[in-house]
Amino acid sequence: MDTPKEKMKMMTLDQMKDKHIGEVGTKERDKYEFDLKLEVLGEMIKSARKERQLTQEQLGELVGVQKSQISKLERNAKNVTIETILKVFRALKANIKFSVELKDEDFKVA
Amino acid sequence: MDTPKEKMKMMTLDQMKDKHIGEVGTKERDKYEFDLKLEVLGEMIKSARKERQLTQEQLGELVGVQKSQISKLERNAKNVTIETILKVFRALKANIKFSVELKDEDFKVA
DNA sequence: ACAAAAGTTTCCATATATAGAAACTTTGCA
DNA sequence: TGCAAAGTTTCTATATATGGAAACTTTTGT
Repeated sequence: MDTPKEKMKMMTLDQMKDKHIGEVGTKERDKYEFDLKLEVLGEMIKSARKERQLTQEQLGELVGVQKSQISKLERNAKNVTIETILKVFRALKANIKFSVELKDEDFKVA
Repeated sequence: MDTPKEKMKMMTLDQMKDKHIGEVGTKERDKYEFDLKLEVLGEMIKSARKERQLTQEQLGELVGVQKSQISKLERNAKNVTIETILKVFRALKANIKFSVELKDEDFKVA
């Protein structure tokens, strides 16, 4: 059904290790940047989890919660707290950055 | 990779603080990027508020909360939710972005 | 088609974030 | 100095995020 070479995202753990170990010097591999909105945060978690080849249950184990929590987070069921975000991405061994840019427009106080 | 103009600043907190000491009139497009941590978020709010030349009370009015809430947020009294972050930065007319970078390292599933 | 794995939803309890009000402390400045 | 403005803390109530457990639905492989 699927040819191994075509499905990079389905490679084995060993293949993944090889890939990553071989690129130790490389600074970044997969980087996503997006406007911070409630709706997209869950997508990011899911995306990163997939990249790590984990099921929700496995990620849950790493984070220390049930798979249902992961599902809820990925589906934006709640208004997540920073702590939760940090916990999840830490488990995924991800660096997360936040950038703030003050819009260059005249800003008046009422 | 040359950057034609420095549009993105990667600042430490100290640099950020220095920036605001003695330098009042400088607004216009300012962008800060930082590792997302609980401790730093409050500083960012404060920094952006100062940049906008607002008191906590004024920012509170814009956000729709009391000045004490702003103080709490700036002092990291709580584990903030995304919604709160969004509300505050929206009031400050700031664009906020979030980036996720999977660390390029051996990632093993137990 | 079927079974297993993966993901989702619901129900529920608990912890805690949000928030206002008011008292309190610190800062800046004349 | 002292006063006013700015910022902080405390007390309190309420809303809601976190999380587990289990039932449920969807996806996947054979």
